[in-house]
Amino acid sequence: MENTYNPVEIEKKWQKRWAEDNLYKVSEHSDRPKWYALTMFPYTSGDLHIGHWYAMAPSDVHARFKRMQGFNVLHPVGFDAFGLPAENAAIKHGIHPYKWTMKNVENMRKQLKTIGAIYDWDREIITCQPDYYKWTQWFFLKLYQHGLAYRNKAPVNWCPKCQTVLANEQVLANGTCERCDEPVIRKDLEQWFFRITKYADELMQHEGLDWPERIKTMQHNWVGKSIGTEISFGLDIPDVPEKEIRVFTTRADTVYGVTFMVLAPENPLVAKITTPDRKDEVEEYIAKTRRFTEIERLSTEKEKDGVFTGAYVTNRLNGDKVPVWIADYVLAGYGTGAVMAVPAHDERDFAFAKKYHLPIKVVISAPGWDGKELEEAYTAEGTMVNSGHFDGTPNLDGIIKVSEFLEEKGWGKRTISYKLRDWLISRQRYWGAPIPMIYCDKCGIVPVPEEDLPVKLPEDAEFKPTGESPLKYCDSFVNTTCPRCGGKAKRETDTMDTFMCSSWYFLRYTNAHFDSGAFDPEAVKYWLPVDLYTGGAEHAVMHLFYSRFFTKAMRDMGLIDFGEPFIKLFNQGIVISNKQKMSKSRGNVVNPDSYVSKMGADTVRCYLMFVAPWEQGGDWNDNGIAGIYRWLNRIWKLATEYYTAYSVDDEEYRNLQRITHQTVKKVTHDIDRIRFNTMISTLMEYTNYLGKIKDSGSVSQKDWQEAIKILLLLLAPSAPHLAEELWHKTRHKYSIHNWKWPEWDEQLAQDEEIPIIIQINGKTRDKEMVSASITEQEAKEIILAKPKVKAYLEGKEIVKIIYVPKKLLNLVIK
RNA sequence: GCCGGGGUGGCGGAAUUGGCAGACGCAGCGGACUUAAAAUCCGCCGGAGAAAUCCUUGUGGGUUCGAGUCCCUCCCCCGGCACCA
Repeated sequence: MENTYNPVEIEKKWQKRWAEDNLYKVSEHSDRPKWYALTMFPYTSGDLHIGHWYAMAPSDVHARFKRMQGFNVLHPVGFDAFGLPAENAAIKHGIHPYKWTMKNVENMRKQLKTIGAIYDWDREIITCQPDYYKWTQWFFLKLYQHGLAYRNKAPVNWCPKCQTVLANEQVLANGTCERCDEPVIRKDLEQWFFRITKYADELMQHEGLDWPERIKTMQHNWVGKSIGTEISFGLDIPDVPEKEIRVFTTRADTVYGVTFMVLAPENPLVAKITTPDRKDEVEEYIAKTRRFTEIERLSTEKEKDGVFTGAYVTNRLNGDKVPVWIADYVLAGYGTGAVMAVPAHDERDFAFAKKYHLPIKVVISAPGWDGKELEEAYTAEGTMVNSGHFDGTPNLDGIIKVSEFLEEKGWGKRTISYKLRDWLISRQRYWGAPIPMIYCDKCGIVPVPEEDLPVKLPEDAEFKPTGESPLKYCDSFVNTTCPRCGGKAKRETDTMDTFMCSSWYFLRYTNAHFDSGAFDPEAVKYWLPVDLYTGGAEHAVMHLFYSRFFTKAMRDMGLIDFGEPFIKLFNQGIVISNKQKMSKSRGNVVNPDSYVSKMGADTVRCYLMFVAPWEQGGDWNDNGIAGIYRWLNRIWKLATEYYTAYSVDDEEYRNLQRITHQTVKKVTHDIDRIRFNTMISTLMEYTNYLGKIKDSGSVSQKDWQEAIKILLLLLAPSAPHLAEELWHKTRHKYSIHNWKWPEWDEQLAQDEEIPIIIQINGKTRDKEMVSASITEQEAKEIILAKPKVKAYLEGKEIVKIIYVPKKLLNLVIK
């Protein structure tokens, strides 16, 4: 029989055996410490591509490592199964979204199994199944009951021809609908929101979380907290009931420099205050604004423009009457939807004032300012001038003093503003969890009683090519009875944002079949929070934000006793090919299945880890993966070929022992620190070293076998099938994956001899092997006696000697 | 524009955080085996130089006995945010 590594055969064999033996079945009843290792679950796109492998294989390695280290590890998998592509497939190919999705699940599940991960398939979840989305709906009701869900009007991208809402990514760059090329407009619709802003301050805090700095920064910026002052400007127009316009500013110190005011075009006051002669121009501007998407509107490329409303407000501090303009750069949703403009000290206001010939009044004096007109806005620190009794105050103090003064007078108050907006969860789609609400003419908005959940998606909905929401036109779904009065009523036809499903899935894994609640409180108490969460950085603000919000809301409802779902977060990079992102049009898409069927999953796993640091992502290279395959073949030979101890040598034994302990230490540290690429290269070095031992036969049979055993154990998380097969072939007891991770002895890992670098004036000139226990005095004596060193010292004077123990000796000479 | 991360051989990347730059792998070159090729194994492999030696971590400066690593200037690449009042 030929002795060759046949990965395809052995992988199939062991995967079958592990499944039959329930080797990776997870239980809460364990005396080991728990470890919850979660990977972001995949969307059911239909195919498990290399990006999925890159997310899942290395995280499985880490989870396996933890398992061997004695942890009770939960490393589950499931499917994010609601979403637009399924509905598009329904429209295009006439296949029902459920069928389409479940077919994809089946295919992806089969592909996932080829990875050889420790997934416990009894815990699989699929978010589009009624036993899952029932609880997604239940969470909606909970949030509603606790005042965290509300209904409000919000502007959306609307295609008049398709009669539907479009997501931002469905609007083409030229502002038209991707389906029919009709120009998209902004339209106000009644929508459901979650009050995520209630947790704004807490969401900015990441204390106790081991998260990448950039993700924390992104979340911080997303909340966008700014501390400022709300200032009232007097409004006096006959027949307008409002007698003030309030603005938010962080620069209360510049209030004396206000020369105009700008309202958002959507501000409801605009219609009321516009003078008749300005009406046409103002309305035209508002209409123009609506044609722009938010992205275009907020582009800094776009020149700032606006129109005068004809109205004036009074600056109460100095009695100035200033004109009120509207401009699309002022956002209705931020602050009060109105800003005071101080052109002298704000670049944007400066440009606007220049364009429309509005006055520019300096109120903060730069050191040495000579009273001349400004060439550009002065935004740095200075002293207040032209500011009544505040003149001479340093402007930073002025912010506080002016605010205090305004508060005393009742003309304003200090306040905090956030960029973060409430989470809009309504989607005018079929393929999502229906929002469990009923509209009754008599009783108004009535939540579906918990016992009536789930509100199931109707199977007979029609998918029209126009893209209209199928639920809206499905009479059997829409028409219902009011749970309160029993009269005729209509169901909410919007479904929930799919981010809802992923905001709590990590709880469901702990007991996926629990049917008396969304999650099993006991199991959640045992497993949560997640110890290590890995996935792509693209979810930095959306998914991770929403999950944290859910967790905090649940905590405040008393459902759970922790406020953060994920203790450690790690973002892997992206696999590219030929220095470019993979895409069908470029024809550079790497299909993992074809490599698995040639070289095996173990090779693909190891290659993905070796190619680059995980957080960085790597460039797929066919030659590179061949190198890994060669390496695994070398291991195969090393472990299966006959070893002969020709010339046993004590010193070589000590070397082997030391190198083995050093290898165990390095590999353990590298997996712990998630440095898989150097972990693999350490194993390669060890393999190379063992190859030399095998050639020389310089250690005993027993010591050789011990070294191979350690190699296999260290390899087990990375190449689980190969390690299991070789474990079996070297006559060890099944299964290697239940074996304990090797430990190292710090003493035995110590080098006996170490090189001392010899430098002359900081330049490396030589090195000397010395005993590791050498003293400074001994080292100096040995090194200064070296002829080569003596030659350098010829005719020179030693000014200084720097000795770094066990590292280097630097002679500074003159 | 602002925030974050980077820039090291022909390529992917190492460098215990201030102490031998280039581990490991790929590609390349030379050799062994073979009738031959593939596979496998061995050796070489940043640049200049005959050699001693010198140069080399995007650029320019600085700190230090010593800098890929720390500080400042500038250039470039990637990711995020983008008129936030």
